[in-house]
Amino acid sequence: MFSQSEENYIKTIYHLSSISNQGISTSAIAKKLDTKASSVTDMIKKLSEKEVVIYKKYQGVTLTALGKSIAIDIVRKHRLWEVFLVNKLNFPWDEVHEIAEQLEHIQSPKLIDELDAFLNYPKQDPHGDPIPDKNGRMHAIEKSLLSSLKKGDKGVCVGVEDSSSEFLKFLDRQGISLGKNIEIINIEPFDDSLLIKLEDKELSISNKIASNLYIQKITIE
Amino acid sequence: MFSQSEENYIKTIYHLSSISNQGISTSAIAKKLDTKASSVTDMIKKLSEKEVVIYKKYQGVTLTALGKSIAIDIVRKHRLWEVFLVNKLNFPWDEVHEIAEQLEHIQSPKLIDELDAFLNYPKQDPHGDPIPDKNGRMHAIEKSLLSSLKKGDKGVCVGVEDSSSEFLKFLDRQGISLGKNIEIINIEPFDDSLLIKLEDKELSISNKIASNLYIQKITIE
DNA sequence: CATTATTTTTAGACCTACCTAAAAATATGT
DNA sequence: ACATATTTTTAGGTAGGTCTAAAAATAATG
Repeated sequence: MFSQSEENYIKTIYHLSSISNQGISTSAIAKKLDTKASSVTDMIKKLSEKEVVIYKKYQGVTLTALGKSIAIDIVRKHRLWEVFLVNKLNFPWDEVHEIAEQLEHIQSPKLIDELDAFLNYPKQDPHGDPIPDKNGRMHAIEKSLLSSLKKGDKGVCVGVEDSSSEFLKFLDRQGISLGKNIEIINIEPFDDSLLIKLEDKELSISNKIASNLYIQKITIE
Repeated sequence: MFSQSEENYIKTIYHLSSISNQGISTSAIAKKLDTKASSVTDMIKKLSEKEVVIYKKYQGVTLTALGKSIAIDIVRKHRLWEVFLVNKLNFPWDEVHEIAEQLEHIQSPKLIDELDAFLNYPKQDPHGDPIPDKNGRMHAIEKSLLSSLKKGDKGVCVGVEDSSSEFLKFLDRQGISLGKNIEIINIEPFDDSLLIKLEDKELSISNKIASNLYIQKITIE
C-alpha cells in the first residue's frame, strides 16, 4: 500500500507533530530524514494526493486521520520489535533502533498481533515509550523531565527523551536504567547541574542529561 | 550492499542452480520472478559487474563463490524466520513463506545469529529444508521422494518438495505432517497412486502428491 | 515598510528497476 | 542444412525517489 519511503515520511511527520502541533515545515522534515527540501516537497505532494496529509503550498503539512493511523501502526511495529530484540534476543537498548527501523516496514498484521501476544502485550518499549495497541490506543504514563523537578523530589526513571546510542551508552556507564529510584539531593545554581541519589549512590549529572531523562514522581499520599 | 531486488535475483539463481547445474537461462529466471526477460538481462549485467554471477551473452548465468555465499545467507535468514514464525508465533506452515520473503532482507548479522541461538540452532525449517549455519554449512538429511519408493518400504515424513499453501493445506487435511510414519502398502499400476499407512490409518494418495513428499527410509539393521 | 535573508517550490537531471517492441543470436524440425 | 521458431539482447521509455540550481514566496530586520 505504502512504500518504505512513504512510511518514513509519514512517521517523521507524526513525530514532529507531537512536538509542535503546528503545520510541519518542509525543512524540518528534510532535516529529520537527512534529505533535501525539494525531495520533501515532491513526496508531500504525493502523500497529499493519497489523502495522508493536508498540504497547502508554503504552509507546511499536517496528517489526516488516515495518516495518523498509518503512523501509529508503524510506531506500534517499531516498538514491539524493539521489545522483542531486548527481551528475547538480549540486545542492549542502544542497538535496537536501527534494526527496528527496518523491521517496522514488514507488512503482515497477523505477524504483529502474534508478536504482541508472544511478548505479553507490553505497554512500553525499552526506552519507556508507550506501545499502541491493536486499535491504535496507547496511554502515556505520568512522567516529567528530571530537569523540571525540584530539590527533594523523588521518583523512578521511566524513560528517555533522546534515544541515541551515545546517550544510552552514557546512561549505562552511569548505572542509570529504567526502574531505578532517583532523588534530587541538590541543584547547583551555577550550571543547573543536579546532584542526585541513584538508588544508594550519589551522582552529579549535567542539566543536559537531566533534560533527557523522564521520571515518574512518587506522590506520597 | 545489495538491494532487495538484487537479493531476489541472487536467491532465484541459487535455487535454480540446485536443480539444473547448468548455466541458468534468462527465461527461467524471468519465469520464477514473474518478470520479463529483458529486465533479467539488465539485472544480470549489473550482478555480473558486481562479481556475483558469471555471465556470457546468450549463455545463461552461474553464481560466483561470492554470489553463492550471499544466496546461502539469504536462505539462512529465510528459514530461520520461518522457524520463528511457526515455533514461537504459532503460524501454520503454509502461511510463513510470504512473511519470510520480507524478513529475509533485513540487514543485521547479529540479529540473525541471536535469532538462531534463541531458536536453539535449528537444523531444518518447518518444511524440512536444511538451515545453513553461521558459516554457510548445512547438511542435507538422507531423504527420498515417496514416489521413488517401493511397496513395503517404511519411513518418516521429513519434507516437502512443493511448499505452496495449497499443497500444505491439503496435507493438513489428510493429517500428513513432518515426523509421521509412512509405509507403502500398495502401488496401483493403473495410475501410480499409492495406498499408504499413515501412522495407523490407511490412505490413498495420487502419484503427484507422492512426488512432492520426502521420506526418510527406515533402514532396519 | 522596504530591503535582505531564509524557506519553499519548480525545473530539469540522474539512478534503479521495470516495461514494450524490435533486432540479433541460438535452437529446432524436416 | 536451411528455413522457421524460440530465446535473448538491445533500444528507448516510464515511474519512484532522489539531487542541484534557480525562481518564487514568506519571514526577518533596520
